[in-house]
Amino acid sequence: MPELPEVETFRRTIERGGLNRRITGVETREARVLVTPAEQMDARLRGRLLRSARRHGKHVFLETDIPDVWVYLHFGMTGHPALLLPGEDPPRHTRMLFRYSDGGALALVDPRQFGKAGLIRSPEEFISERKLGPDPMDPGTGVDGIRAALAGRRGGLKATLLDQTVLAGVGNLYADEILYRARIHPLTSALELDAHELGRLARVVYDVLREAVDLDAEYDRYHADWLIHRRREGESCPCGGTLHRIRAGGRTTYFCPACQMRR
DNA sequence: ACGCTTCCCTGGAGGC
DNA sequence: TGCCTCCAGGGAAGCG
Repeated sequence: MPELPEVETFRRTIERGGLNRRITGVETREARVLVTPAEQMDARLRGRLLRSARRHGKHVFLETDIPDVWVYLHFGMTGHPALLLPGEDPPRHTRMLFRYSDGGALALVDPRQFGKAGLIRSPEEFISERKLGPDPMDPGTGVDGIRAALAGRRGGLKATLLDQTVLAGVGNLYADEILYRARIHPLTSALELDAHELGRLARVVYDVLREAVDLDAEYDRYHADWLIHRRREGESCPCGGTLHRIRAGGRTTYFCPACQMRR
């Protein structure tokens, strides 16, 4: 699932191979993913360059060489970018292609079509309009910023962590991972934590995402004690307990009732 | 402010 | 092997 760490690897992929190449056209294969009409997308970007790739939460923003014109990408549940060599066939489920003058392309592949792409004026405006919370990996956020974002929230922490207007970037798997490592029950609210516990949770949010980003979001490389390797009902926790599955924040949630006791 | 449900969509898993 | 149903989940929308 593309959550913050996965989307960061997508950003890097685009940064490494998709920038500063002449775009000869934007080809839309599934208009559903587009927020900006296909003709407008193509007309605006034809002949232009992508200059830089930024990320906020689960969104990637591509700066163009036109002032106040950025591309935004959201990968939904199953999307990812792919850089194609000249002559290479687009993968199955390619929804959109940025064609380059050398014959290569940047493809948006998205089987379930929950992804989105469009033109915006600026990342700042987009973030503000969507009311997205701070990005936990933004140097300007830090552990203190994460703690401040979570403070005072009344809902269960699972739902709070998933709420992109609180923090941008945490999805279902990492929310469970964070609460598991912090040893907090998913239905506990931030209000039930004392200042020390809240600070500790904020630190865990930072650490889990940091480690995942540093390991290029490759699950195989995550430490064996991560919950992500054991997301199955009845699977045992290293503590000897049995993992439970519930629904929290509208999503399937795994946790260890022994490690993460409800208070 | 918050929780809950429904919807969008396809592929994979499981039952028979 | 094939058919069917269910489920996964990010996010938006609607409702209470």
